[in-house]
Amino acid sequence: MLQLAVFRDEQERVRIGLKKRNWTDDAIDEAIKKILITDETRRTAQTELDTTLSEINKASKAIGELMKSGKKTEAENAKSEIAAWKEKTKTLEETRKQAETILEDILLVLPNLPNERVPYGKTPDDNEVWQAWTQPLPELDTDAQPHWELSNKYGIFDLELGVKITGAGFPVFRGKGAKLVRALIQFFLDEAQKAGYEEIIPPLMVNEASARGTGQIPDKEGQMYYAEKDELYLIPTAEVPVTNIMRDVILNEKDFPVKLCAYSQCFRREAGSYGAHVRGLNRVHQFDKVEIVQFSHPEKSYDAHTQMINHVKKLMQKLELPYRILKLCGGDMSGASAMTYDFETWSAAQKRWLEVSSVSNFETYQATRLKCRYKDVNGKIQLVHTLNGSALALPRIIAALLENNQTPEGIVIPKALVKYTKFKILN
RNA sequence: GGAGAGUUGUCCGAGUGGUUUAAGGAGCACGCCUGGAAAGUGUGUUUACGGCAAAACUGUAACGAGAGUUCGAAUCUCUCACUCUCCGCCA
Repeated sequence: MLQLAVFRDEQERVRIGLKKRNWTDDAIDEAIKKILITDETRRTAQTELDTTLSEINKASKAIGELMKSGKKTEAENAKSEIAAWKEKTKTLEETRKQAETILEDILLVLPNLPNERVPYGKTPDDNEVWQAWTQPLPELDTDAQPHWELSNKYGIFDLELGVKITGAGFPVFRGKGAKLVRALIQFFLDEAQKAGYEEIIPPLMVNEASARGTGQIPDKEGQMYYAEKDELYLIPTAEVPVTNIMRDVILNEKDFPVKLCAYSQCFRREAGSYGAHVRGLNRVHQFDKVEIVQFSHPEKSYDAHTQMINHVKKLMQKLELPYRILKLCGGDMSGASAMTYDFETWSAAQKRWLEVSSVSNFETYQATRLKCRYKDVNGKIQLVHTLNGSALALPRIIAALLENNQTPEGIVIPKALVKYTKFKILN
């Protein structure tokens, strides 16, 4: 959520930002105008309400004293005078509430303002390839198989079994496949720990306040599984519970940087996606992911962002997977983000890039809704910057590992991972 | 799931309708005192939203959350959440 003050003091920045989100000038003008007018209404009502309440408070105190000294008639008279004021507070409160609701409705749907370095663009095609690995992409024989066929061959995961137990998109990993999953999780967590992240094991279900805190509600409510009876959401990413650790928290400057990581299973309804692009592990409803999260001093947040990108890059290199890093354009970034880099890995048999990580700086957008702030050296309360990234999401990493490393003898496990799998070849 | 008791500031804790402007204590911060420290002593010690160009200052709100009664609510009523104790169930 953007802060109101931005619309009062930094309209030029709002204009540029929303333009990057492909808003028309008219739409931008309308939004700004509506916000400013509504805010004015709200403030006027607030001021008047406060004055009226102040009068009532004074009068009530006077009545108290009259009652005490036994002047009952005078007290009764004073009471009747208050009635008019009370009517007034009701109207004013209504006005204020209405204005607040309108403001919140507008602010909740307004996307974050992209950072100045974010390129203009409308679709994924407009994303900039920012960095790519320098070696040639692996070339496979013509009889190379996609990962779902390799899986059948070696018994790595079973989607049909998942259908029987649960439904489509719930893979069942078995044997060495299950070990591979566990090895990757352990590897990612160890690397995160080396990079100074504190490990969290969060709840996999969250309440509405938490879902709202990170912006899943109202933007992506349809993406989450919901347990109606208990009013709890299954998390689509560990970002949700972990970021909410700092909801309604005021940090001190010396607490920075706060670096947390968490492994969790993630649940996504992925409503409306079908077709060849979702075969195998390309898109599933339940998957494993290690997430890294940082709460940063505003002046340091882009350093932290770089640090997180380098961390993910290192993971890709250790796994010996081809990757490229995209700087997302304004039109393709998620609404909450101010700047996002996506990591994609090359899936050699499918011959396409698969997204495996998304590293974002949300600046103050999440912090505003979360009310996550810090006290600066002057004792002033300021909003923190929040960042997060996948480090990493497993399914597509597994897809790429299987496809790229297939040999007649089996799937070759990258050196860095053997320590965890305890086997060098999966066959 | 059933029954009972609770939830007050950074912490402990008083407070059952009207100087509560939330007592008192502890902690913390800054002074004073001291050769230095302890003890003593003084002051300060939440946040949100308004007013003011801004600060100083000032208004309003918040005693688990929300609604209600009342001229006036930490205090009374209702709903919900959470904590503790006992019973039941249980990896």
